[in-house]
Amino acid sequence: MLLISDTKGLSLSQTLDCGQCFRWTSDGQGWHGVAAGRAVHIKQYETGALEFTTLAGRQAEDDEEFWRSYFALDLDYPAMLSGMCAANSSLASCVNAAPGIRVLRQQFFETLISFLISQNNNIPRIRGIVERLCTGLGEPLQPAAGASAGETYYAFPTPERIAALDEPDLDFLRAGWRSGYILDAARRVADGRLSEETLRALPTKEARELLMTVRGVGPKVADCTLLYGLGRWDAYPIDVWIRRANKTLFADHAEDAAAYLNRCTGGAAGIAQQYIFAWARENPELVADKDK
DNA sequence: GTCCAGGTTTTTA
DNA sequence: TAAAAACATGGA
Repeated sequence: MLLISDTKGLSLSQTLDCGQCFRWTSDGQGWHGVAAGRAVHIKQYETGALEFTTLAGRQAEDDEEFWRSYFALDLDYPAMLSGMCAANSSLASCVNAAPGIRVLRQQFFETLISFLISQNNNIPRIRGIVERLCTGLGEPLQPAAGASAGETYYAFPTPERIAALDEPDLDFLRAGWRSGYILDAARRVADGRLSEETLRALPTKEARELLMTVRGVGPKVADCTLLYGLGRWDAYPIDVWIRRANKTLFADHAEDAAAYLNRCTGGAAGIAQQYIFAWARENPELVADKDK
């Protein structure tokens, strides 16, 4: 068991239920899920402290370091959020909608595939497809000593495992046309045409262009991969909700909201995006109309 | 039955 | 070059 006390305003439920990740499930007591081959149950106390119980998979000496990084506890969110609130009053409203959100540091390949699946799709179904992908092609994780037997947890599949398949082999996902995209992405990563190391070394703009060489990766999926999977806080994914919110909240800057918000946030427009997304979904009636 | 979902690619004018 | 259509699935 691992306890992390200094969570600096993080809300576990707001963070795991804001559309940035697809493998966490609430169970009343807390949340369980898998990240980077570690299946855990996480409970948050009223003090804000997070209690981790390993269910399966890796439990290494670096556990605390890993989870601190995953939940971005190394960043000074209180300072960042007060800066955002001071910079723009509309942004302040968004932050206040769910101030406990933290942008997770997820794994690159899992993020790329998850957001390929997300296109023209709804969150419950995205979760279902990701779940089938993991149970069908991911490595089963070794149950932790003393963990109650029962559910098996799986790692996210490796690029190599997926790359070895043919498209019909992915029919069980019921992912529709996205199966071809998943396969193309996996093959590119497996054979090195798309390298995480290279992406991490490139400036955001160039990394984005490289990501968009993958079939099915457009601006939005590329930005989600950069933001959630590569820790590029300056990437600002624009989906239908954000497009409408930009017009409502930042009318003067609706066309260049990413650049404007990067100026407001010191290069963390993507983090702001997560609060704006939460606000937009809470206030659908306030969001500007759907066209344009 | 119709509509829509954290888009992107392909086709058409 | 820009706007529409197609793309597979399943829940509301």
